[in-house]
Amino acid sequence: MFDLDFRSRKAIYVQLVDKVKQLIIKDVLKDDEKLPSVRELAQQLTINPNTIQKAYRELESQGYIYSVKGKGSFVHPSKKMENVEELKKVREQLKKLLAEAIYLGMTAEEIESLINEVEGGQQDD
Amino acid sequence: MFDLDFRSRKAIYVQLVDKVKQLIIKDVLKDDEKLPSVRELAQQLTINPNTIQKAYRELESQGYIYSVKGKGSFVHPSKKMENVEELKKVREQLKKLLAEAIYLGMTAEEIESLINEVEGGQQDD
DNA sequence: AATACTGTACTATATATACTAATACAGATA
DNA sequence: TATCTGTATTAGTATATATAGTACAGTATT
Repeated sequence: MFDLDFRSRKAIYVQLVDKVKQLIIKDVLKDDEKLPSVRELAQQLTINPNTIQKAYRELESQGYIYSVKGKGSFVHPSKKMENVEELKKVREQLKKLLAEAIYLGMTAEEIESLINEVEGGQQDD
Repeated sequence: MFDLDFRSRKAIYVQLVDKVKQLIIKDVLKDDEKLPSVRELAQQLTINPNTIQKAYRELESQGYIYSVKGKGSFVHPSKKMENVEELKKVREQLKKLLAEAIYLGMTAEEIESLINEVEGGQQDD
């Protein structure tokens, strides 16, 4: 379910955070759906449980999942505009990235078609 | 000219790469303008010349500057659509970030107004 | 030619971060 | 009780980052 690249210079827990976020955003993981347990996923991916926990902690702090001791970790139902802090960060990142894209030659039209593509949801990488 | 945050968990050379890119994108640094020399900038920022060199090497590999032994490092004149590899990366990043922004509640209209804002250039952070 | 700038390369070292490992505790569930 | 969950702590190792020192090559000025 979550395929990682161990040769990547990107930290494993960061890759995992990104993957889960993508799956939630694309609605592959539905609201309140249970994620694999820390130990189960660690065994599946043959990595340390602590690394999974670190990823889950990060996802929780960003508001994408919630965890309940003894029960598990679940997808946080998306209430739009709720996670103001995260939205602020993303807007700043977006501004920089848009400037870079335009500098490199992307047109506003191209970007808008990207938006449309993404708005539909369920597209893959 | 390049103010850094030493308390940040972001690597110094990464911060420097971002800063220079932003200045080039915003046309604060003009085509073929000479950047401070490795040693000069190192002294200014009170960091090691090797760290500056690492940032410059990265900027060169991304096509933002070019360096000439014995002369210095200069802003690479932007030929749009030339740096295909970099553009590809940016497009992928943009796609992910757009999906995230929309998930968090940004509307297409908001994003388009961001594009307009950025297209004008010379805006600051 | 001499000097003083440039970029670039290399080795060594210190520190921070990322990851692994093992263990323990607390809550939920059957 | 037994077994599943998340969570916390401590320790050791590997990698990334930054510093330090030195050296070499090309350019420009005198």
